[in-house]
Amino acid sequence: MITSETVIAEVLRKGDLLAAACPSRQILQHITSRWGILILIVLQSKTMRFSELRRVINGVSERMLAQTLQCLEGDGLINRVAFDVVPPHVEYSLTPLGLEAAEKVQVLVSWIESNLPRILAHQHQSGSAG
Amino acid sequence: MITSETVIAEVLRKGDLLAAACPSRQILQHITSRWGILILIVLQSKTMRFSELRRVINGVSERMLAQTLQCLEGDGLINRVAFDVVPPHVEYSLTPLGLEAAEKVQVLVSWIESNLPRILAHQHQSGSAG
DNA sequence: CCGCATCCGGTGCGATACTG
DNA sequence: CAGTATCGCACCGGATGCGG
Repeated sequence: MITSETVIAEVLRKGDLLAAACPSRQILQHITSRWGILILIVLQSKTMRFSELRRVINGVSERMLAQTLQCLEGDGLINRVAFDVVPPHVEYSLTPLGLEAAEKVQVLVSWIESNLPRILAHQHQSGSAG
Repeated sequence: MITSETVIAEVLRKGDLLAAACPSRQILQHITSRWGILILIVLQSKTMRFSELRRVINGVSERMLAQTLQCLEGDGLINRVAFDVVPPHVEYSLTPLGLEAAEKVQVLVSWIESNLPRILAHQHQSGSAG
């Protein structure tokens, strides 16, 4: 039989995500960071250059783009290839690992986009729970 | 004739996530916020009180917990029920909408936990092969 | 001209004290 | 026990410089 405590124990066993110092939490924050999500999403379609990423991801600053890319590269999710030419040419793409992560993120994003009307409707209801 | 509306429509078709001002981006940031994810995860198992959430989600401050809960409540993902008793008793639970979101988040989290060894391996690899 | 590191100013986060 | 106001600090974003 499955009880609530069983479920909680299950969650805890599966990975102590709830422990502040656990590595999963760190990786999770990288992937789900404000720009990390968008980077993973857009890189699913194709390899992109730095400025191209800046263009498609509206609102990202150069600083944060570079920083987030480095972060994801450090986690092995993104591949960075720099060509020694003028002007500088750097291409970013997803590693197989990154592609898997991007797919999971895409599921969440697609759900949000599909259910956006429902969410916005709830926002207007302002607490008429029944 | 190409108008700005045409361009915007183009972006919307691909998924308006890339537009900085789109509502999806806002909701996405709420759900994938540092503590929002963990709140959704733990509330999957059962209804919890404020202090209980603080206890299970290691590292969250009172301020951010309250703030994130209000944010998710505003999006219709979380249900807040306050009992008018002393001492105060407030219960938080997922709405049906929130449960769906939590399931999508859980997919990503589970993937990260399952593939943590692979990710950590990549982290060590990087840098050596410049 | 492209990629990105750096300095500077504003804003959100974290810890504490306090209210009911 | 649940939640808010306050202060200090890290972090984010913009402009600039560098190097080819």
